[in-house]
Amino acid sequence: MDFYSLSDKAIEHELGDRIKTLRLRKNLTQKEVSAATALSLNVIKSLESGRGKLSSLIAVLRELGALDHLNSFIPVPSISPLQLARRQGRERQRASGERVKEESKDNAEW
Amino acid sequence: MDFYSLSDKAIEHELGDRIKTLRLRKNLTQKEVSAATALSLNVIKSLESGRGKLSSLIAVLRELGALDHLNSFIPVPSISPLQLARRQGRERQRASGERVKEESKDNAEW
DNA sequence: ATATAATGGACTGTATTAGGGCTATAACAT
DNA sequence: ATGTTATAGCCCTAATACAGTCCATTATAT
Repeated sequence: MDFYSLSDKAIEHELGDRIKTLRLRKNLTQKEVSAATALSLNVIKSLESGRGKLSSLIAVLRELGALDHLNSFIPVPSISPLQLARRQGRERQRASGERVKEESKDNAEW
Repeated sequence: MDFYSLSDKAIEHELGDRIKTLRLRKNLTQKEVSAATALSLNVIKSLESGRGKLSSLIAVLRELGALDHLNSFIPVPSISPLQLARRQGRERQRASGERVKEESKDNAEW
């Protein structure tokens, strides 16, 4: 499946469905997951329809034994040795953005 | 890295860091991501510290070209042919929960 | 076929987040 | 070294997720 061809809402829905599938494969009720995570039943319902907070997702995935999926979900990006060499081994901490030339600041009175 | 050994908050922090790393590898500013996603600058900041909504995460990952990671994140769970056979080929739509015996309902007057 | 419970939807208060702005710090380009 | 600006942190208000409850539907076990 190619997520880029889907709308944001479609992706939310898809993720909700997968969470629900994970739960059902363990034959757990929403109520049970709610109790185990100390989240309200509403939150479990919301998650399975693709809405909610990141923290809720983490708690539920832990309960469903699927936290390892989260790890691969946003992988630590691999960097090419070439790029590393170019910046004397340091990772970027800020983006460069755009710099205003000093000249244009002198003429900036209109 | 084993996510199960981390607290929920630690995982949130870790995910935020990874999102930030993804952005910096593309040398994009939070402001640029904000403009591209039509989300406020505050939301971008929040995401990179692990807080926020799922919908925000999806929008940002799309902008960072990392939506494919989301796909592997919660994979469509694979089911064993044995389990399928046991339920005449249908997937479970609800969990079974616990059923109260009829008898205990008759004697339920105290 | 019937009874039971799981689920989705709607509703009300409360807590958290989003949006927008401002300041202080410090990374980066020069 | 210096100037510029990206970023984290705070504020405030509006929007939205949360918690708790109720109801209608229907999958599931009997």
